[in-house]
Amino acid sequence: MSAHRRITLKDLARELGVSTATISNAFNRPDQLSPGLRERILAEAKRLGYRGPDAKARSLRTGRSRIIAVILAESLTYSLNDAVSSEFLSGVAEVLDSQGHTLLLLSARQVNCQLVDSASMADGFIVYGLMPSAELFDSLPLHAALVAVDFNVAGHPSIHVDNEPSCFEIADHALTAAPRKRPGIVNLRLTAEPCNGRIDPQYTLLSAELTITRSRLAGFHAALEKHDFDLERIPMWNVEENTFEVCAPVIEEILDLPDAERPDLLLCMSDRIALTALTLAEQRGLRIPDDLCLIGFDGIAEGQYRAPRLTTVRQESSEKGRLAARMILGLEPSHSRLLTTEMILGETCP
Amino acid sequence: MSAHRRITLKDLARELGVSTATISNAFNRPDQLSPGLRERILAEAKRLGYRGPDAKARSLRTGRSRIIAVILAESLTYSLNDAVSSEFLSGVAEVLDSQGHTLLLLSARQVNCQLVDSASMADGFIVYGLMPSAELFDSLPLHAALVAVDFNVAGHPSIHVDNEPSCFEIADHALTAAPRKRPGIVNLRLTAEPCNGRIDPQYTLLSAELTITRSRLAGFHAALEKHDFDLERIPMWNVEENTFEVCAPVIEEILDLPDAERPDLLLCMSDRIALTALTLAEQRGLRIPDDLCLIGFDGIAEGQYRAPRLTTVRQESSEKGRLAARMILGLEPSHSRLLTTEMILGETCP
DNA sequence: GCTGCTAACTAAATCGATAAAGCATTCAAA
DNA sequence: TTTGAATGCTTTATCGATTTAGTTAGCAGC
Repeated sequence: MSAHRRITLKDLARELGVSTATISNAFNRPDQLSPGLRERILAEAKRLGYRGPDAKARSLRTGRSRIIAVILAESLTYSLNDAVSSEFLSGVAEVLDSQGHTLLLLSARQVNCQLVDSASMADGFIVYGLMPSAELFDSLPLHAALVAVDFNVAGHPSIHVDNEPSCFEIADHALTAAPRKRPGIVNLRLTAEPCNGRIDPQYTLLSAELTITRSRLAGFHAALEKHDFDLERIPMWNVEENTFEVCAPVIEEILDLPDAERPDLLLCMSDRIALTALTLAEQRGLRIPDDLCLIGFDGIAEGQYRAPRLTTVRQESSEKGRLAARMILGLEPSHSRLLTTEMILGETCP
Repeated sequence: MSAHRRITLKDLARELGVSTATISNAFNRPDQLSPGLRERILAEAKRLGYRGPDAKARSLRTGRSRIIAVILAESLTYSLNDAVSSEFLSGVAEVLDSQGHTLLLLSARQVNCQLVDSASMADGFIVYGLMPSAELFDSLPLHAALVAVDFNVAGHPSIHVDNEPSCFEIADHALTAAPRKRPGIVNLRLTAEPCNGRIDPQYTLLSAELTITRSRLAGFHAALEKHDFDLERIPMWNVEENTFEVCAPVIEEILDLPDAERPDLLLCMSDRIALTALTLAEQRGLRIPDDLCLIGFDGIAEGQYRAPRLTTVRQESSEKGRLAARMILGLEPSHSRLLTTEMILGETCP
């Protein structure tokens, strides 16, 4: 009869002849009942196969679920495979774990009602690198605990990396170390509109919607201007997604240019782009950094294991994740932060 | 007064003078009420800032949360950064997404009561590569939907890769193509006990507890025996974790051996191990594959982008994830499966 | 012997929904 | 005109806990 009904607090209470409140206390506040009774309760629970208070019911009653949702701008597939975002996630996970919380992964790409649905179970939201679009936030619980990473959400704290100064610094280094004649820029996605391949330099900074790419580009531009380059004449390319597969054709396009037009310095917005360029340039027999000088951004492990080591800006992605998690859990004052970076001088632009 | 109380179905019902059931239907079963009323309800909901039925309450009532938990053997930090497991996860995520479910990530490492806690909210569990330890399963809801990946759980379906035949095949290829005098094996973790560095060949197969490494080793052994090697004389090393950092010292130890003892063929249980060996061997000026022949396992992207391309066995990690997710959602008959692999002949052992 | 206090429990309200059963209407068919 | 079914809502029980406000008993202090 009670063969496959689940066992509840109530069953335990009835069985032992005590109230449900006492059972609840046995699990949550040991000091509220006598040790002897508590032991009897736990023993009986074990005997009946009761696994402790049901999480769904508890979360309804207490209003808390011990779940923190991370909402990612890109698809989960991309985010889990990308070195930067998975490092970020692992930082988040590390802190949540240690605090007895769990991680719910969501992508803003799944902008259907389902997003709202399960997500609203979470106690807090860490939102990673979204376009500042109102839509999503309408669907989140009002006044929810929320930390924005790599962009801003009005009324909530955010975490940023000082992209602009670090891009300025590394581009300045590249242009100073061994003066280059033909610098080029390879951007990550600048706008909501997808765009892959060469783009007109005129439109770029004006139209850049993403905080992160906008500021990196601004840093590159500042350095180029310092070295008397005409921004309008700097060739520029976009990659829509930070993967080898998507970067490769764009890089090929660049490398296909006649020698006189081909950039001898590529300012890349990510290590993935720079590494793709490195791989493909080497395959063509170009000498790095003599024929082509490369700088990246992120400081991912892959760029530092291989030879030549990538010249890049290291950002602490996992620390960024840890910080976001600590903020959302209230272990850290929740005011906006700016994380610093570190320039890594590898061999692709010594 | 109602300034910061959250709005509920009830409020909406009172405001509109209808029953809560009707409001609930307006959100869940549009066919159960007149279109006109439904519109009025949705409009009022919008006006009051009601974001739809609360997920916590709904999940208690319906018994379902639309959350699927993935329980990983290794730490989340490791799993998110490792190419194989993150590919697996992205496969899972892809299917869950498309079915309106969300992904809760847990590590078996956090074996405290908290695991039980939030996890019990999930509708199903995908358990990835655990040691077959009873402990964990005690804490999961009895008779829960569960799919085991890369190992077995009594009474539940599992997904396996045909490790043994593929390891036999590739090792056989390596030994046949250009006969080698001194093969060596580098294992992933074989037992619950951590162990890094050289190990005694005697103990290995007997003591291997992990399904996955046990079967890979069995494949290697079979091939070596076929080629008349004495298994007891095949040098063997273990790496505790599949990361460059952990592999590197073990590989250095191998490469430090005097020329006459240094293996000229390394059968590695993972691409990460093989790639670490490749990187470090090249740094020492060893010629690949002439001085050292390398085979890996997994077929991760990184091994195929670089030159020389890794000779390896490709397993479809993301397909494995997709399959697990489809099984747990009941989109696929839930009986155990064996996934096939594909041998990739790269240049590290042509 | 009375008061006051603490320790150890219980009763009952509540969290925010869903779902089965029931009650009026309306409309088509007999 | 009667019957039956469909439509559109409402009533009410329930999901499985937590929590506040008691209640009772035991004991110390005066």
